[in-house]
Amino acid sequence: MDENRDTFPKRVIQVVAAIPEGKVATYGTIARLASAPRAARQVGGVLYRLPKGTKLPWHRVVNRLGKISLTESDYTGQKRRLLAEGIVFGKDDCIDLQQYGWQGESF
DNA sequence: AAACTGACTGTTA
DNA sequence: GTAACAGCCAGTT
Repeated sequence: MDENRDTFPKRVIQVVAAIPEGKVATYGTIARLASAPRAARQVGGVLYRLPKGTKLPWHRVVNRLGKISLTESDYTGQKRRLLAEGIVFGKDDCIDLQQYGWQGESF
């Protein structure tokens, strides 16, 4: 069967699923780990159309500023999940990537 | 098949 | 220091 080909969404899902709890990754990092270092935007595109009952910790994905890129509604929901994992938000609702930023398993 | 969209990022004004 | 523009690549219509 041929449905196991490495599609971008699948790779993104794998990478996001590998983010350790209590850590966050940026779109750029995920894109890089997904063999598409310039496709940070598409990472968001994939997450945007994630199935409803996904197990994916998509809430651990933030932009390079360490902030949630979502609009107000989803923003609150994601922030709440992150707080539940012990992630601390700074003054400007920004996460300290130096501390929580996940760079991947290799390099 | 072509055109538009977008949960980003880096550079320039 | 903040604001705006362009580049980027894959999904959706």
